[in-house]
Amino acid sequence: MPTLRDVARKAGVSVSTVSHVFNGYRDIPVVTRKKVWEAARELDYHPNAFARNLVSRRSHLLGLVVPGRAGMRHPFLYAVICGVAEEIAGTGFGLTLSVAEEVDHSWREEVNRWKEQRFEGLIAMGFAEDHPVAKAIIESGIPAMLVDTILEGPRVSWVKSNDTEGAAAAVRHLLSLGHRRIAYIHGLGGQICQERLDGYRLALSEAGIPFDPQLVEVADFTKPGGYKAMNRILSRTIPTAVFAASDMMAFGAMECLRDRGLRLPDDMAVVGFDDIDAASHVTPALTTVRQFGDRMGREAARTLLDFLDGRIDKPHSTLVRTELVIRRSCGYSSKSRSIASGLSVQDTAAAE
Amino acid sequence: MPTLRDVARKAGVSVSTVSHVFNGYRDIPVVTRKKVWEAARELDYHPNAFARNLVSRRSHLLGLVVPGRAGMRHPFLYAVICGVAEEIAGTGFGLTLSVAEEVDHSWREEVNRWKEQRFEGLIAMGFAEDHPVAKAIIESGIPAMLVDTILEGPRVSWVKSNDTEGAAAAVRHLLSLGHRRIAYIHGLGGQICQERLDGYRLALSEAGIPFDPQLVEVADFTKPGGYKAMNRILSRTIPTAVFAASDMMAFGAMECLRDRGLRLPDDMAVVGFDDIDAASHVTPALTTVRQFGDRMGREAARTLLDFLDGRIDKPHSTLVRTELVIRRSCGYSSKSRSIASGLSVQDTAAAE
DNA sequence: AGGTGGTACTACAACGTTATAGGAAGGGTG
DNA sequence: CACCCTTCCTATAACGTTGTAGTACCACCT
Repeated sequence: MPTLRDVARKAGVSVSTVSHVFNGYRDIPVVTRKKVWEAARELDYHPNAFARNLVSRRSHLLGLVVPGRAGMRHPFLYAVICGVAEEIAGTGFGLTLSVAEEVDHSWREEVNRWKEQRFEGLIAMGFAEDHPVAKAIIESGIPAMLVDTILEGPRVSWVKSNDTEGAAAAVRHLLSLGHRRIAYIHGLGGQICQERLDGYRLALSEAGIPFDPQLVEVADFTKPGGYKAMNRILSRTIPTAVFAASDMMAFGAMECLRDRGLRLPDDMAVVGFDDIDAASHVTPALTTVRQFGDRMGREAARTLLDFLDGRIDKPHSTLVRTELVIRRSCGYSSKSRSIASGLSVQDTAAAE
Repeated sequence: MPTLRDVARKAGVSVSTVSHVFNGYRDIPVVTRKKVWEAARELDYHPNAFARNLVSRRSHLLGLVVPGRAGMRHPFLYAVICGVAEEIAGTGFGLTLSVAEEVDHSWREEVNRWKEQRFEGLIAMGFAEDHPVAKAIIESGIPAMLVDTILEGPRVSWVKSNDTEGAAAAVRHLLSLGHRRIAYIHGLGGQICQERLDGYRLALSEAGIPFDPQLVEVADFTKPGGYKAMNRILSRTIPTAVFAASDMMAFGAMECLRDRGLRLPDDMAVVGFDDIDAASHVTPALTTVRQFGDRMGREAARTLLDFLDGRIDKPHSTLVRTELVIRRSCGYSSKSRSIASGLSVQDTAAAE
């Protein structure tokens, strides 16, 4: 690999001059500049990032911390990653993947890497608030943005969906369709779950409907979990609609309902949360609260970069809006359409 | 950030000694070793990777090249990424994400980064054989493994599913259920598509059934594309089963069939390819050819590391086996079960 | 002639490591 | 007592950049 010296020799100038050309010093006349560019091009010169980082004491590296195969929210991650990448493109920062595998403790090794590679910032997603990796991020002192993990520090904040509002919108939609007994399949996890429950209760209380614990069951965000939770609810009481804190759990609930001989959406309306790919492919297509992973990624990256470049003094936390995607799983009514102004009505039909 | 010098001062030894301790030179007595470790721990010392890389002339960095939002095969990518990460864990190599955005040509910037960061190897996925990024990889001279892109060079090879065999297995399954008129929804893309078509034709010819172009339509790997292709086939002829080159297209076909009033699987059997998440959630659950993204990632990473560490002279190309996942979309028959030995029968039921 | 100012460069000391060569004790051998 | 091993440690020169300070040269003004 050619070095600055090789370019200097070829161009007939000193190493300093070449460096100055590449770093945009302006006391270099055009002729010299041309000579240097020419020589660099001919040698296929690429500045050595390590040498550069060493002396400039900056790495221009961001770490993207994602959970290993055990982590939840898989379908979501790639969207966030793309958002981050898009926002970072053109800023000169690089993005290093740090897969924090929880089962074999190999994430400790990753934490060391953050330090050794002198990461300037971290973007992490999919970790619960009490997860050891979340703790390691805070303790590392590296500026960080957390996606869906509500943790703050002097150099750390978060980006998440407006879960409360999203859940409330879903329940309001069911209310607008005339439902009064709305079951809720609660998810077991971080603070986000609590907020979705808050949204459920908020919408009910707005409508003057008392909260009924009989209608609520907790599950583990999986499809079988949703199936079982639905079963437990049905063994106690018969609601007319069910809202699940994730699409996967909603799928489980749908299966359970079908196994019990109920027709969807006629006998029971179902709403999910996330808008994963599969939501638009199931039958009936699932009405759900869409999360914008790409926007969350963009927002996280933008805030982090603003902080690193000194444009803001402290990274701020942000709520990203959600969107209720109305499909067939709770039926249609002209009433719902008029009330749900600003909401998106989307069809899965693919006719010509 | 503390340096080797700080540690040396604290431990009362020279810089060289500290370096030797960390690099496992063996002519250091245990007492000194202890002193150094102690000092490093107290100072929270982390060796500067840039300085180390600079002098050792190695980066220990691998680039993971993925397409931007425009790229296909999204649901697949995270599995491959996890496989790569798992295989790399513990080898001391780092993984840098390189999102090659095609629309704004910002991928050229990424190519520069490969050189500047002195990446030792690349793993790329989701690019067609004639994609500019694929070309850039070959031209870069950096050892690379391509996932699902059939391109070779002295330091480049590929990993892909055994698409021909996978497609053939799917068609053989349909044949074993008694189907004789099997439609095929062909995908438009790289060499992979051709191989799936080959598999379709292979299985037919094994059964002595002539290839009928009337039964084949091409689509663009999307759900609407599958819908339209199915429509075109049905306007010409009525098959008893349809095999699609991707699950997404199979979903489109299913919707089209339903819109035409056909019952699945009774009136028409459907098989897909990929086994994306949604395949097990649709009704009827889709029988499909599973691809093992994680294994492909692992294989790519392992081969690349073997080559970089000199354990092999040339990276070799590999076919990863597929697996026919039998669900409800083509019905059950005792015959099929006995014939499809070694194949997996999987149920989507989530009962307690 | 001497001073001032600008232009177009260059020399050199960092940055934090590693690797090579070498040196100072201490102990055994002839 | 001179010699040679070990054992343990250190000095020093890289690695490829950047940034600061400085120099050489020429032109212009008084």
